[in-house]
Amino acid sequence: MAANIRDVARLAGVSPSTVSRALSLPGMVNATTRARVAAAVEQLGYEPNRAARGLITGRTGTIGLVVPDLANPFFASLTKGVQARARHHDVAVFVADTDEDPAAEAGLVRALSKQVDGVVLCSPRASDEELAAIAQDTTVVLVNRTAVGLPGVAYDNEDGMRQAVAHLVALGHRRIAWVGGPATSWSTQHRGFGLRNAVEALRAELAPVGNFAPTYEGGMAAADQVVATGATAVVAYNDLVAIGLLARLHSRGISVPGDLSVVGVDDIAMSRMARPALTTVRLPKQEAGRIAVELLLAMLDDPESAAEGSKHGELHGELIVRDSTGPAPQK
Amino acid sequence: MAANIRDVARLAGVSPSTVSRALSLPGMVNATTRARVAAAVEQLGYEPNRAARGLITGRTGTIGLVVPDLANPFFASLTKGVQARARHHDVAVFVADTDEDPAAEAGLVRALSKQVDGVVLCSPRASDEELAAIAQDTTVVLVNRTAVGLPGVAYDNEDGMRQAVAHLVALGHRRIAWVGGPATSWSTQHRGFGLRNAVEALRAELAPVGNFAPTYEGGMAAADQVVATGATAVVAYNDLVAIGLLARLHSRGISVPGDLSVVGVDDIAMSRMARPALTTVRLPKQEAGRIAVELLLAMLDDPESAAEGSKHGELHGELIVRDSTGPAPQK
DNA sequence: GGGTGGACTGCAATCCTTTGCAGTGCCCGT
DNA sequence: ACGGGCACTGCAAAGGATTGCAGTCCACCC
Repeated sequence: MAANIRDVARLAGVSPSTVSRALSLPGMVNATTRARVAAAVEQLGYEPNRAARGLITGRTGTIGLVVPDLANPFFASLTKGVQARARHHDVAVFVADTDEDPAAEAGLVRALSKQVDGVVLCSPRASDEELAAIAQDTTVVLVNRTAVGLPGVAYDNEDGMRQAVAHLVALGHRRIAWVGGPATSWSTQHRGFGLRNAVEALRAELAPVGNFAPTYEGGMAAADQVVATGATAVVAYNDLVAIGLLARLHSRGISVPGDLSVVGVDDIAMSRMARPALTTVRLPKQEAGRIAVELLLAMLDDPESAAEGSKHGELHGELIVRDSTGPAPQK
Repeated sequence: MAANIRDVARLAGVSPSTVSRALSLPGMVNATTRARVAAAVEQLGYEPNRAARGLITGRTGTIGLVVPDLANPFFASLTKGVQARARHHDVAVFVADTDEDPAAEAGLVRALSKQVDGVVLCSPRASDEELAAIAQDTTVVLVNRTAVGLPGVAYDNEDGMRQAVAHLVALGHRRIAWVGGPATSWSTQHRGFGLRNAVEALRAELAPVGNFAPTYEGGMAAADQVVATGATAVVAYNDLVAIGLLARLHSRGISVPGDLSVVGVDDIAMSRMARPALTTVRLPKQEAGRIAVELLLAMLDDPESAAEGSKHGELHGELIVRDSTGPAPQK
C-alpha cells in the first residue's frame, strides 16, 4: 500500500541507494538529483519504514520512559516534557508505569530495553547496584536520583530547602518541622540533609517528625505530630503531603498561616488551588524531562560520552510564595 | 550481541523456520523438538527481534495514544489504564500529547499511524469528517467521543447528569445553573442535553451560564455569572471548573454548600482534597482506557469487525456525594 | 593529451524473522 | 509390497532500508 524506497527510486530515475542518501546524507548527492528525489518523495508521500531501517541501523528511533505512577501530577508533567522533547527529535516514546512497585522496576526496564534505544528512568527505588546492572545492558538516564557513574538529571534539593528556610526564618520562624517522605527515597534524604544545613546556618531549629507516605493521606497522618513539636512552620516532603497537612490542620481549627506556616515542594497544579494557596518550592518538571531526553540522545549519538558516564543535569527549584506562609505568631 | 534465531536453531539442531514455528505455532512442531528449542531459547535468552518480525508481518506490536494534555489528571488516569492493559497484551504504547491544540490532532495521528498498528484517540475536537478521514488510513478507537461508523468508548453523560440532578432536587434545589465547557466539545453538548432532560423530568429549572475553558480559571471566570442567575446549585463541566468556582465563591464570601451547592464531573484526585470536598460524578477513567485497548486489539485481530464499525463501549458515571452539596437554602 | 583525483551514483550484501512450498520419513491400509 | 497420506521439518524468498565498495564521468593539471 504505502510507497517504498524503490517506488521513489523508480519515479526519480535513480537507484534506491541514492534515495536513501538524498534523505539522510544530503551532502553526498548532487543538488539536482536531490531535487528530483525530493519531488518523487513528495508525490508518493513516502516515509521510510522504521522497522526496516531499525533492522539495519540497530536503532529504533524510540526511547522508553519508566515512571512510578502516571497519575501522579509530578510524573505526568515530567512525561509531558519527555514526550515533547522526543517529538522534537522525531523520536517516539514508550511509556511504562510501575504502579509504585519497586520490584517491577528492573523487569520493566529490561523488557523495554529490547524495543528501545535507551530508557529514561524516573525516581527509581532500586539500589545503586541494581541500577548499575540495568545500565549494563541498556543506555539509561536517571531522573530525580543520582547514582555514581550513571548519567542523570536531578534537582538541587539542598538549594531548594535553603530558599524555603530563608523565607521562613525571615518571617520570624525559629522552630521548623520537617515531614519526610519514604525513608528509602533519595529525595527525602537530600531534602532532609539540605534542611538540616540551612537551619543550622540560620541559627534556627529543625524538628523532624519522621517518614510518611508521599500522599495526601501521609500529610493527614503527619499533621498532629507536627503540631505536637511546637514548631511554627513546617516543610513537607511534597505538595500532596502539604495539602494533606492543610486539610487536617483546618479540621483541627489550626489556622494557616496564622498559627502555622506550611511549605511544600514540587508546585503541582493543585497547590495553587489549595486553600490557603500553598507556598512551595517549584521544581521545573517538564524541564527535567526535556533535559533527560537530550542527555539520552546525546549518549546514543556518541557512545563515548556514555562511557565517560559523567553526564549530569542539575536543576534548581524556585520558591513560590503564596498564602500558606506568614509571620511567626507572637507568643 | 543479542542471540538471533539462527543461534537458537544451531544450538537446538534445527532450522530457523522450526524455531520460529515452535514459538508462534507450537501445535505445528513435534513436542520433543519444541522442548529442545525451548531449552535453547532459554539458554541464550533469545527474544525475537521486533523490527524484523514487524517487517514481514506488517504488525508492530505497538499502539498509539493521543491525548490533549498529559498533565490533565483525567487524561493521566486514562493513559494509565491504556498502558496497563496494553502491557497485559504485550503491546507497547506510544503516547503523544497535542498540547490542547486541535489543529495538531490529525497530524499527530498521521505521523503516529506509520509506526503503530492502531491509535486510541482521546477527546478529539476534530469534526466527524476529519475523523472519518483519519480512520481511512489507520485503525482508530475513539474515547470520550462518538462519531458515526467509528468504534469508541464513551460515557453515558445523560445518565450522570440525571444522577446529579436527582441528588440536587432531593435536597430541595429547584433552579440549577450549568457551567459548560468548550462549545465544540462533545461532552459539553451531551452533558448540557442530559441536564436539560433531567431538569425537565424533575420539574426543576436550568440556568445555563455559557461556555468556559475546562480549567480552574474557567471556573473562576464563571462563578459570578452563576451567582447572578440566582440558582441555589450549580453543575460544572468538570471538577477543575468546579474547584475554580469554589475558590471564587469563597473569596466572595459565598458559602458552599450553605448558599450554593456545587457538583463537578470526573472525580479527579484533587476533588477529594478540595474544601469543601467536592460532590462529583465519578467517571471510570482507567476503565475507559482499558476498554479502548481491548476494542482496538480486537479490531486489529479481526479486521472484519472493523468494517462493521459498530464496536462501542459505554461506561456509566457514579455520583460521589461529598461536602459541596447540601440542602437548598430557605429563602 | 594523458593521468589523477573528486564528485556522484549504483551494485549487492546485510539486518532477522516469517511463511509458502517442497520435501522426508513413517505408518497404515489394501 | 506398494501407494497414499500424515506429521513434521527445511529451503528459500520476501519484507524495506542502509552502506562498503566499486565504478563512471568529468574537470583540471601538468
